[in-house]
Amino acid sequence: MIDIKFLRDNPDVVRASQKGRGENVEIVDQIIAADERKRAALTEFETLRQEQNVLSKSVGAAKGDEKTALLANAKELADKVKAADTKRAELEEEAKKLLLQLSNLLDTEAPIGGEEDFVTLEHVGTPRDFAKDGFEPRDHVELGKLLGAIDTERGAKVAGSRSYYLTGVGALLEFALVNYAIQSALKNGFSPVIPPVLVNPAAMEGTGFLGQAAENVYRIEKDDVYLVGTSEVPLAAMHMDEILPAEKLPLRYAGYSTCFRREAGTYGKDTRGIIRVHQFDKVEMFSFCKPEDAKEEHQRLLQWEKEFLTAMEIPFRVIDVASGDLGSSAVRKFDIEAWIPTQGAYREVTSTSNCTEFQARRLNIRYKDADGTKAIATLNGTLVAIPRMIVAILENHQNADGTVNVPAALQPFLGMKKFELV
RNA sequence: GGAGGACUCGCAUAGCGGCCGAGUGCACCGGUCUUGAAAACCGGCAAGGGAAACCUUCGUGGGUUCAAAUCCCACGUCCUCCGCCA
Repeated sequence: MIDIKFLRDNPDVVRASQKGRGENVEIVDQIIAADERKRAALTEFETLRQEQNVLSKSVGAAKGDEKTALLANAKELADKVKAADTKRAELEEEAKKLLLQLSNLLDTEAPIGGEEDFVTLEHVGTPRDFAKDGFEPRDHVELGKLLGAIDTERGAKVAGSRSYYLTGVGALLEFALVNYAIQSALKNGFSPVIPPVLVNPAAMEGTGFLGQAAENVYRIEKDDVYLVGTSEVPLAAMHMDEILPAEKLPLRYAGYSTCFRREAGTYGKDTRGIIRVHQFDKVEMFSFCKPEDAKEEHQRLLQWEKEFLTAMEIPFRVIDVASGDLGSSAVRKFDIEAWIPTQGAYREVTSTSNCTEFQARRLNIRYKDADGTKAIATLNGTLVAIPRMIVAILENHQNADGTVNVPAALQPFLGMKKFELV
């Protein structure tokens, strides 16, 4: 949710942002009109309410005939107050509903355009030349089978498409990745968190996942709860309706959780292997900071993501995601894409978004310093999403015989230097 | 799942349907005193809207009433006991 006062004063800026995202521009004027109606109704209600408060007090003090007369008046006024209050509530609801549909204001530095219009910021590492090594790389499905690490066939049998088992060294690799990730996060000042993955509508709504992204969310109708697609949701909602002291900022959490995604509308996309699955585990970084520090914090999150990929010895590039491809909460988003040899392409493995005060306003999270109480800024970034990282590691570090070398950083966590064939 | 009890300003608590947006203690902030600190004393101290008057918020949502923290209903959360269970 953006600041309604900002919208009143700068409607052009908001219109431009909506346009840049390829979203509804007219809604800005609808919101302004609804806001005016709402405020008029509020003033009317408050005036009547004040009268009623005064009158009610005099009723309490009055006696006899005087009291009877006052009561008649009061009764009439009470009806008016009730009507005005109903109208106020309706108009407030309407204005809020419209405001919630509005996406966050674009960062002026974010590239404008659709999915294809990203800007590549840098390349780190060089894709390996398998021809020079004298063999054709196997894809992660094949390697996973050879190593006894990934079983997609039984995954499909038991749970349907886009499901899989991590077995043997595959399971061990997940533990190693998680442990390494948590250890680096601790070093960087994060508090480790294992959050609930089943959350209520307020948490889902507040983080902005029930808008355009709603079709990708699993809902347990019977109990009115949702399965989260990322621990961003429970981490952001953790401080819902709270006021944080300024001296505790930035507040950084590293959340480890399972993530559930329906992957609706991705038929035929990445059907092979574990690039796109319904369930996976992820270590997510989440920061609460002062709005003026958000840009710097965003760079820090990106830096930590880069360090992780570098430690995994995987070539990658960093892209500045274009306006039309940002989530509704983000003002700017950087993706890291790892080189996937068998696809001859860079594929997204992590992503970091600056949501400024957008989520915090929806979740009613503020911070307090000497100047008063203000909305806080929230940012999130993937430290490691397990399946995609497994894909990148297996494919990039494979040998001609199908064995896979373990990156040095993970060796202490795995107790082995190489994944052998089973 | 069943039976009881509770939910008030950071924490703890007071609160006869009107004098309660709400007292007290602790914590916190400012001041006096002190070489400094502690203690003592004085003042401040929930949030939102509004230029202000003022309005809203006593778990949430409804209802009764001229008037609700206070009465009624539903839901939520927590606690105790019973049952079941990883």
